[in-house]
Amino acid sequence: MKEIDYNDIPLFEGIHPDNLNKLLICINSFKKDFEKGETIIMEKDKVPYIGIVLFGNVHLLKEDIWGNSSLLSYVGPGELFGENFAVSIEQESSVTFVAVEKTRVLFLAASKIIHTCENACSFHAKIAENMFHLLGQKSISYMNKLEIMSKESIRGKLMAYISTLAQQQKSKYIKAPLSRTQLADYLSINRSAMTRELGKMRDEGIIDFDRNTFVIK
Amino acid sequence: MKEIDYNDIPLFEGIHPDNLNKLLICINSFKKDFEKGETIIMEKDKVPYIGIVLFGNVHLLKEDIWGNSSLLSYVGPGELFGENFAVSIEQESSVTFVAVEKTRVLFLAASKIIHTCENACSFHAKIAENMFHLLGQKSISYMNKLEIMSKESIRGKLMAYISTLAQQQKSKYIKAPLSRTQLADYLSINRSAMTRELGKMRDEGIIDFDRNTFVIK
DNA sequence: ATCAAACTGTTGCAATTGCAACAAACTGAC
DNA sequence: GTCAGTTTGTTGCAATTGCAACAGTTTGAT
Repeated sequence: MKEIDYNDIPLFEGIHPDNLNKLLICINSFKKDFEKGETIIMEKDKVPYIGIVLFGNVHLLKEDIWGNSSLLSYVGPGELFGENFAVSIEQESSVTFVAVEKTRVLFLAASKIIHTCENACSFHAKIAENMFHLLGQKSISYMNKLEIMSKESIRGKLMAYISTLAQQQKSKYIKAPLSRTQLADYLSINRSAMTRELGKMRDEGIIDFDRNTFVIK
Repeated sequence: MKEIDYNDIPLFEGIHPDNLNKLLICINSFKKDFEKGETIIMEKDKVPYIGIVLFGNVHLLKEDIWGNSSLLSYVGPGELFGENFAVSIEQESSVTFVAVEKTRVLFLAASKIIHTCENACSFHAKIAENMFHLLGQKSISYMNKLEIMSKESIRGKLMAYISTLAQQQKSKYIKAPLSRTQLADYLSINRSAMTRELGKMRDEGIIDFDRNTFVIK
């Protein structure tokens, strides 16, 4: 596996590569690898660090009292995770973060980002600004999932989800980053009912699909 | 209606009242009143300002293509709204903000908060720090609603929602800040089916309720 | 106090969805 | 290549939920 180019990490946008190394030392960064299925952060853990996925994928899971776990969100290369907990007062996670495949994470101390540093380096101000943008964006993406989840029917949820993907990916062919089982879990619907509904939608000519690739007609 | 005390507004926490007036001028703040039912921000509007509710209540609505509107979230006195759009790059709202009663809002220019000001006033750093905390918290609260929405059954959603309220309010008697119709809308469930389920839950002795006040047994 | 409009409770019926069970297909390890 | 374990497709049945219609209640404006 290959790490994402640091210049392609949104949090580091606008920061000159020459300054990046200094910055990474200044904000106490470190890397860590996780195996497939390994837990990165457990619910109730203290989260003083912001995680950036360098390669691999991370799932945010929430387990209820009866052990039913649901897939709240997923994070891919270049994206942040745990940042909302890290910048909050309590810094305590309410979800579990799991590596769904071999994953490398760059951790940054949140306190170094939200408090302007003594040296007042210019790139420090820039990373704080980027952090604001990304926190807003993450909130918006949760609102977007709320919109999907507020659809009454399985069909409504599927259409809303596929439409969201279509907006992100510009292609006619929309590739879902989740397996069928994961997708049903993500949308909180029954897997077999989802398969049934997808079949109906294909019969009616609304969508077409093959494996994890969808086309809206 | 009476405005909330500025010292009780989380965004201003830790800022000395003497500095607050200077700060409010420095960050281009202004107040505006809205009547019951009035739209504060429309979907697709540019949102360069962070809103703080001084009195009243604001609902976040999302309408789909067929005109079905769903209640995503609600905001009361002292709380922020629109901040996630204001701090994002696009600054474009994807939802509609509506005053559900007579409401007064204090607006602050987001750019003045996310960019450290030239004067580098100390309280400016403090408000930026508070803003980070609150953005994280807002994200967490959306995740919490996602958890509620991921429950399969009406009963599951109701229990999860009431449990959340119980954590916020410390009392045995839990007062919902939404009417029945609004609550059904918020949870994306059928109103009559919700009433039916609430009745069943009372019959089974799981909860008791009167109007908008609930008790978990 | 009066009245219209909005909100809430109730109930039968229809439709969707969840569930269970099983077969087929796929994946990864050896 | 083989085989176990996992994922996916299929389908009948049961249960939940949405829908519609209506009656009773509350709210707010005049």
